[in-house]
Amino acid sequence: MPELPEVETIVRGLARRIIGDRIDSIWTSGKPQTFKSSPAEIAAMLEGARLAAVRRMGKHIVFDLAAEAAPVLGRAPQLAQRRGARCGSRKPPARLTSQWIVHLGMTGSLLLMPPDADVPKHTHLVLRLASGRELRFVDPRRFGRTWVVREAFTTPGTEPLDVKLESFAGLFRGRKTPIKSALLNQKLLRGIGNIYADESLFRAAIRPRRRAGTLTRDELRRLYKSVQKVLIEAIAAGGTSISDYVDSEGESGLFQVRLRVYGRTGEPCVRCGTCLKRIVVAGRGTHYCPTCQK
DNA sequence: ATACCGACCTGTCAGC
DNA sequence: TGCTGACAGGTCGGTA
Repeated sequence: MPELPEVETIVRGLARRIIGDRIDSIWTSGKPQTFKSSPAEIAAMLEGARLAAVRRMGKHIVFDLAAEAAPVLGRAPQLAQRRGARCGSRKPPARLTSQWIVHLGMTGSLLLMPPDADVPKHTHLVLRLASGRELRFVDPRRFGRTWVVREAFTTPGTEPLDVKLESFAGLFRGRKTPIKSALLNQKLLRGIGNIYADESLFRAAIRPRRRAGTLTRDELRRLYKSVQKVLIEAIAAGGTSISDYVDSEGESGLFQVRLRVYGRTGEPCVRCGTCLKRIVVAGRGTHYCPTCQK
């Protein structure tokens, strides 16, 4: 379901609600495709671990797991203990990094619920927390994935909200692929998906099929500004709410982002009134204004 | 190396 | 009412 702004919204919601909580036990569905680590491995890493931090990396959700501390519910990780350990010995105690990774795919959601709440169809992973709540990973279409790692997780690609204009422009130099495909390529920029690719190209007045390497300096600058503006606005609005989007409490996004081209095939362009078109680029439905976008 | 395309899944909706 | 086909926010692996 989610692109960068939706994942960011979910992560912020989770950070407020579950950091410091401990995982008492877990349950996994029998669907092997969903799990990139074996359910046994996931259970071994998660059960008894404390959720120390959660952050977004592209469209991935990354949870830091802390194995050693006794949980203090609803509080931040205990800094005093760590400080003590650092002073006590020159070398900090060797501690394996362990992280729990979730990618929501097209239709995945993470729901924090009371344990007596109905367990929806297509629930694949349930974490029973010491606070008495459950964190559930639900994903009807099963394009989502979850797994655990022992080293610091990382992905290729640059965060579109951190990248500088020069690096941004460099990503597209010499590429013959359509600019829309390049925007969707997570090895270049991580986090942009179909909706925000279309919206960014509309605001930058660039046709989705333009070869990436043919964009002028000015077009690259416009695209850079548009991408960041679109993402920032969407995050401020709490993500775009389409059919099955829900945040970590199961609420629909309250503030629907006003989309200007995505899903508006046949409607008049907000800028010039021309009938918006739908084509297929990189196998994805692509929406644009044939007059405004060159 | 790069780029396209089908495959992976289930659900929903339009049209007949 | 019920069937069929198109389409859906993503990624991967095979092929050209």
